[in-house]
Amino acid sequence: MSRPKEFIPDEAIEKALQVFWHKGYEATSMEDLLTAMDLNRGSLYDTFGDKRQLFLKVIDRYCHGFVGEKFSLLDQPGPALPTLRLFIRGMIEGGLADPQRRGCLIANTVMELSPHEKEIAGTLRQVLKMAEDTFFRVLARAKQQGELKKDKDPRALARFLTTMLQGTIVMIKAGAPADAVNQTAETALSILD
Amino acid sequence: MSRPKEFIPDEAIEKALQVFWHKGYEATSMEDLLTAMDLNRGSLYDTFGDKRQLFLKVIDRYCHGFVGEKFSLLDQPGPALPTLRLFIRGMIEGGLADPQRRGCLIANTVMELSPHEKEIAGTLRQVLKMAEDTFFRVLARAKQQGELKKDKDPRALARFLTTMLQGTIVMIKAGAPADAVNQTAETALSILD
DNA sequence: TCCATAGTGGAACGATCGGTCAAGTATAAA
DNA sequence: TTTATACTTGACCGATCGTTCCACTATGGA
Repeated sequence: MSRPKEFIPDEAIEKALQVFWHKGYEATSMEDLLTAMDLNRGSLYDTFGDKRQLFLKVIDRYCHGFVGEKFSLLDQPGPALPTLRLFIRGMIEGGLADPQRRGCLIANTVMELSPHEKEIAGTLRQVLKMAEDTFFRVLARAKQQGELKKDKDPRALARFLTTMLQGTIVMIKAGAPADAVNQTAETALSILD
Repeated sequence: MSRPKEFIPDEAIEKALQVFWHKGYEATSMEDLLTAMDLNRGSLYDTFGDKRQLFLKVIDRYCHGFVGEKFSLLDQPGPALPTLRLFIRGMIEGGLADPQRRGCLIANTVMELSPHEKEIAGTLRQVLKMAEDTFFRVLARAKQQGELKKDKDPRALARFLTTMLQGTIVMIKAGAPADAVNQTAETALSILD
């Protein structure tokens, strides 16, 4: 072994995540990252590779940490539909509570990079599919448990909720009033009745 | 008078629109614009100002031309709800038909610039409000004409449709399969029944 | 025909971009 | 204590960014 790092890679990634989340990929400069992560160029390039590789690590962290953690709540046994409603409301409440209205890093990145970055686009598509599939499981369970009417289509509803969530993020970033966003969420959720 | 322009400003703006729509604001360089618009630096700066001013003109053109034109169809007399359904399906069909999946310039710009460009953000918020208000008018008319059930709330539904459209744009840019997007649109429209 | 006007074309600006590199330094193992 | 290893630091790279500026050219009116 040799001289140990003076920073904790995980914490540095987290700092980078905050910057990318706030400013987007292109608008974030290496200078921004160096400042926020509080390390020097050499350390950054040696440890994380170039800007693009760092961003991939950030995306990975965001998906597995931030998002995956919350979505895993949906797969727990118990009443399905109330949990789903709480989840949706919680996500939106969280988005509205952010004073910077940064929205969701996944949606932000889809909009900024998907047309030109096929690899990243593929990753993001998988994440959105994962979200849809999680919604599908909880809806199928709700149907099985008699919480959801028999004529409802879990797959269609799962897709609907995924799309709805993305739309809400756009509206939040556009600066829509909180009460309008909440009303829209309730309107969307009414489709589960 | 003096020497006339060798280009048509309106056509040049249209070319710039295509580039910004495809690549976004930051990722579009003046070089890209000069090439696409087929004019030289001097002419561009003299006629349209700097990059930001040009972008504002592009946004304006997109809103009044592209979007305003289509939304104006909703205010015509006659059956309201079928027209609204056709409109929504048409918008989504159009988005799916674009091989580049560029989505909507307004949504793209909201996601890229809203947090940092307050002036542009304000403009875009107005445009989204205009969309919501147009949906509201057609829904209120539908209710008045007995096409929409009495217990439906036109304002809530208008907001819902606006949000839904934005979400669909995200999914289209994310590369979602056409049939999934269409199914989601039908699920969303079923809320009008 | 001549001139004022304005468009054209391209060189050049400073700033910033992402990325590289080598010299210096601190650490753990031998 | 020595040595191999790898982190730190900051100067520096070429490329590209948006923008300015000026010599040149073409046009319509006097």
